[in-house]
Amino acid sequence: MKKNYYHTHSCGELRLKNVNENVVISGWLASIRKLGGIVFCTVRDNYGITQIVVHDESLLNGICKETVVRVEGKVVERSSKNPNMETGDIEIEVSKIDVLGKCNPVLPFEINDVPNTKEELRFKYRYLDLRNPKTHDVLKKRSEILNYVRNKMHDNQFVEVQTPILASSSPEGARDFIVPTFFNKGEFYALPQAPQQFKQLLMVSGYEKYFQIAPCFRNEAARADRTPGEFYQIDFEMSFATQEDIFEVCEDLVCGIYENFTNYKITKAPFVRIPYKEAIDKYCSDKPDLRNPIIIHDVTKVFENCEFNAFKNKTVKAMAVNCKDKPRKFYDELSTYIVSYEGKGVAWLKYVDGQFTGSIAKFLTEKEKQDIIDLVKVKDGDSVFFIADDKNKAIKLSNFLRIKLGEDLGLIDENQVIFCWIVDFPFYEINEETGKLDFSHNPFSMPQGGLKSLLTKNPLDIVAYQYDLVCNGYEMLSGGVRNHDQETMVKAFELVGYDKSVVESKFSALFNAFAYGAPPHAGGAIGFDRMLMQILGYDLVREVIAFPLNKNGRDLLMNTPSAISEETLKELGLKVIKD
RNA sequence: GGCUCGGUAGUUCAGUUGGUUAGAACGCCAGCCUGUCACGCUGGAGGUCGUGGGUUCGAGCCCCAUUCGAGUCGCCA
Repeated sequence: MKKNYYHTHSCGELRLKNVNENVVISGWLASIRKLGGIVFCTVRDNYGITQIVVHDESLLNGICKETVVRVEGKVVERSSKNPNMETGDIEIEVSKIDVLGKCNPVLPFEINDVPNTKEELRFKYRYLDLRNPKTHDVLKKRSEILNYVRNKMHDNQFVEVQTPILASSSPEGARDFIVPTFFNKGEFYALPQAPQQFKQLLMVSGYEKYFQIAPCFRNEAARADRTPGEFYQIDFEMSFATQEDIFEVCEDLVCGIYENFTNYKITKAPFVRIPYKEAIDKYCSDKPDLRNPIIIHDVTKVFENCEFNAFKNKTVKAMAVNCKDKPRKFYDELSTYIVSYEGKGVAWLKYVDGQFTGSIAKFLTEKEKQDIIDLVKVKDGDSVFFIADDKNKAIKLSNFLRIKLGEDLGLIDENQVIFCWIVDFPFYEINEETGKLDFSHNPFSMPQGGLKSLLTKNPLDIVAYQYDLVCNGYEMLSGGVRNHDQETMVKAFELVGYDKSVVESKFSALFNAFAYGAPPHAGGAIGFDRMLMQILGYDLVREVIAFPLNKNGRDLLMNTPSAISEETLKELGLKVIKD
């Protein structure tokens, strides 16, 4: 702490060794306790909290909590120490108090250690909310972790490059944020959804290893784990690198972060690799929470010729889990839950002492029962849950049911973090709306087998060098080995019905660059806000952002977004149409 | 855009079947209190029950509309 008029020490550093020193501290009055003839206050700053003792109550005239004060006094040993306070052995005997910043005595909410106020109000007064020691520390921790990431990346020879914010509209993915200007009327910038093309161009420029703590913008709706509008990614790309090289770098970075900044039990590198298809088969999800031990099994075949209408001609998924202590109500509530996602409900069986009972037991033949035991690996005492629907819906609902069972039965170890790589994503899929072939994930990624696969294989059998890092059910990172070959790119787009001219115009920069010597390259991006949310143990990503937007994309503090004047609109050549 | 939940004092909430003057805790204000640290004690102020309609002798409570917030589905390659 640099000494100046405002302080000789911070509010977090005075100890017994400072007794008898004359000191000055400045900060916010966190509490005032008047005992009559003696007053105890605490003063809080960025670094901690220190008690001051005032014998002349008049020094505090007109001063209320959260006033910013400058305090002069002498450090003394306390007669009654507070072991819960880092500075609890001492206090400052005050000789002078100056008000540096007045405060309204009635606050919108109390500044407690843990916020106890509805989010709406906290974010409207975010500057007060961030005084709460717990919220305050979040941004400090965010800064420390960013610093760790930067150092780690620099240690590994990554070059940090800042790519444009005012960029061009991306033809793929989410909706763009559009930015008009007065000097090019009728034309618009788009805020980047990711620095994808720029970083690939940097590979063509020979930077070999690039990274950026990159702001990304997506004009899409919010969720608890997804901010609307903007978020940050640890974006990186490497030339002359294979998928395994990327995994190694990421595992090192991610393990380092979790080991240094959390107390979670984490999985050690190398993380398990799960092919996409296997993930869908076993977990009905491409982002499975592996802390949840439940495995899903496909039992469609068992019921191919069954008499039970609900299962007839349906995809049927089943999972077994021990919940024999649960009452009938538990099963009914699961069904209600699935119905709330437009499912038909949950069928279930109990298997006790070699006998099936439950909602559908009477419909099953002995062979069907035995097949279920074998396929679903049913153990005595288990209950078996069934989802029957068309294929995609059965998968979706089974995923929900697996998650719900895991939570309700307490199968999730909250102190554990399990990472896995989901690999071999399909390159193409059939678009449900159009019925036509479409890219399933990322048109920039390299199909495994390259051009030869595109020429010879059934497109739906082609998998891409495309991967996600998944952690406790969250997608933490997404990336791929990129397609850096013009001919392969043209062919890849041709299969979904775009001819060469479309590729040339849609991705002209990248496409042209690949004509001038592009190295093979691969990379990815870690969702930084989401990772931080998990590291700090929050369920809401807004908690780890300094000034978050609410779910409707509004900033209640700054009153953003807001209308602009007719004059400005005219200058930009815009007309607002209200519906 | 759909569905679910919510909006009552500065804050967090309670409010029975529709029935007198809408309550509690914390905070605020005043007084008392010399070792508190969630200080304690006594007293006080503080409310357009989100907004607008409706039903009713009577609405915080019932009905309709609307608005704001949260969760979720769609969406987010």
